[in-house]
Amino acid sequence: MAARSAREAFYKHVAMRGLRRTPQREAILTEFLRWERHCSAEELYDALRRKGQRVGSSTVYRTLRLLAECGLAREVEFDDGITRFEHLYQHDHHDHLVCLKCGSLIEFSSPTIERIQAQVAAEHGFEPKRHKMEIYGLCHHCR
Amino acid sequence: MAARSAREAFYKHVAMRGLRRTPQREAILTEFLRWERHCSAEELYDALRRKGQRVGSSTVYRTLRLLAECGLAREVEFDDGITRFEHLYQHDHHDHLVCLKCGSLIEFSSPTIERIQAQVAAEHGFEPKRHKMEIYGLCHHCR
DNA sequence: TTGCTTGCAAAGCATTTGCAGATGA
DNA sequence: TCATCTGCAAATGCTTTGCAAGCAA
Repeated sequence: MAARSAREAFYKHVAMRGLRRTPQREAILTEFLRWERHCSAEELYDALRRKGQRVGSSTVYRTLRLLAECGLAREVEFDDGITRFEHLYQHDHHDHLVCLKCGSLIEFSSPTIERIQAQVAAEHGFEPKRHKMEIYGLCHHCR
Repeated sequence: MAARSAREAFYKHVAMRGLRRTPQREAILTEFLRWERHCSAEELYDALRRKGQRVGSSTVYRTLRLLAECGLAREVEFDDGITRFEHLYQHDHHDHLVCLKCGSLIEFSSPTIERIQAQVAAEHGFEPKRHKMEIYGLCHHCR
């Protein structure tokens, strides 16, 4: 399944850059892949500690950045000042609905948004690389 | 012009909440209204100090928050961890193109985006309040 | 051996807050 | 008068960095 090839892609990147395979990176990668959706460095760190893994929080931050650099993870920032990461390996681009009350996240994707991106960018002589869209409101539980 | 009524709206709000009119708030409001587009608390603070105004940075932060509360300003956050504010008084909602190289910002608005917001939200039983869209890429100068 | 890694503690940064003195209404 | 304001310094909270010891290759 995907977890295996994501792991391979990571170590390929690691090897190519002359970096090393370590138990900490292994543990963090495993935990990250197990995670359902978005997670912050702190959440990952706490989860690892709870499982008895001995990793430092700096290593979690560093490894998450490494994952983003090799294209396995994407940084997402909502309006709360916390950087979260989500899987990117074989995942399609998507945007988010953010509940203002309970903080829950729903992913969505819309081809129309991609079209708008191209169109708006063209109108302004802009070369689009990526976009980000968030809709803030109330989820169906909180309404 | 708009500056006068924005000022009136601000002091109306200030009076209604039992707050006071002070030289610092006056100076910060004036500088903010003079600002072309987005500005951070630090930029505003520096500009005021350069002009010889004696205001503390906490007051700038506090006043900017006040402006946002009374609907004159809107907080915007891009991916650099700095909170910026932009005029909201008699300005239409818009989204942003952000240049990854020089950091320049272009505003745009698209009725299609508003339509997507409504549609996507409806599909997920979500009640939309506001949205945020940013397209990151290269501006025509930096391409 | 060699230089990448790690964990800790300290540093960084933007922002917020506590507080005593100042001040607008 | 008196509650709101202000500026300062200290505190926050997330994240990064310096460094000496540890470890993969």
